[in-house]
Amino acid sequence: MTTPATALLTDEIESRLLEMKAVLAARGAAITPRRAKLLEVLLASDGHPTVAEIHEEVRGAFPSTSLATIYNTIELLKATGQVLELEFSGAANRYEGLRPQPHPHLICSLCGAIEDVDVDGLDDETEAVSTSTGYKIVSTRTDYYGICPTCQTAEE
Amino acid sequence: MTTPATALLTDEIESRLLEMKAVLAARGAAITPRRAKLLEVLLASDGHPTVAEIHEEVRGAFPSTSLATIYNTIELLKATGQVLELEFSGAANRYEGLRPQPHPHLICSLCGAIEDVDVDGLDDETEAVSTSTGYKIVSTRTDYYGICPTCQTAEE
DNA sequence: GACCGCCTTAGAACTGTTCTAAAATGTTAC
DNA sequence: GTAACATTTTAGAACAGTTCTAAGGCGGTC
Repeated sequence: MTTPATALLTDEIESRLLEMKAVLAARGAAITPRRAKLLEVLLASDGHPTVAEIHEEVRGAFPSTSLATIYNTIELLKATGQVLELEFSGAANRYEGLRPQPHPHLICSLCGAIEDVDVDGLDDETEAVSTSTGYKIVSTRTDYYGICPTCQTAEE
Repeated sequence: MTTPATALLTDEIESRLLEMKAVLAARGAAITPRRAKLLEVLLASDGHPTVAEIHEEVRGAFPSTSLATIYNTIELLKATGQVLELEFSGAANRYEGLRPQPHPHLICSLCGAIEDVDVDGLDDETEAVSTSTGYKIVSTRTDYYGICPTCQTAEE
């Protein structure tokens, strides 16, 4: 649940990066330099970056990159299940490449931090909802909104 | 879990309506005719209406009502915890007045239906997340996306 | 080296929401 | 009843994030 050491993270990112490229290639999509950079930015970003943030970073390497390219590539990733999209109505959506399967998030209402959180028994719950309602459940979204420890101490 | 009979629903709506008006009055807000109508529309709507849908209905009674009035009044309701806002990034937000406390929803990806669903143990889960992460949790959001029974049969 | 398809760009268009200034309405004190 | 004031409402402009469009660029294939 705590953040892994950097070395571990790097390994995880590395293998995930290869996996993502493989999936894209398998679908016949080119791994252009911009796209490769985008994948790296998406995975290396410590949090859950927005399109604008990704755009900014990719422009560091390829200054002429347009916003549309970021949106297009994200679309491609979504279509292949390679990215988890966290939609927000009042603010920009956020994206997560390391763990593209739906999972709960903790969101600090004060500083805006977004963290992954593991919750036991979610799959069982989803199963129960499915059988009791007859819905064929395809995806879930769970957010916990609150105040993170840092902001709590800062508040005093 | 099934829909209550109309008579019951009407009673529930009636008492909730009084409660909402009381809360608004207690805060010093006027219960103008438009606002009263909006509350009725919000509560009587079988589903989870959008601002545009509420606007349309309120205009039935007060044709000159502007969109801003709906947004303003919803804002007032939010500020007093009288309405649950379901935010959607690609589409209009939806509102629920009968049960303003956060609770899970089932959303059909095909027909767009949104239903309340009861799930056991959510409070315990929230509590567990709070103690394990140190967050002071203020609100939650849980959506199950899938295909409703009607759309499943229609698909065949 | 010509052709073809994918990739990318720049900017316009779109949607839902928020903001702004002014007009309307309601409330209170006298 | 009326003057003064606060609240509510209106119409439309402004705004942010996302999607669309048309045109140009690039890379592979024969």
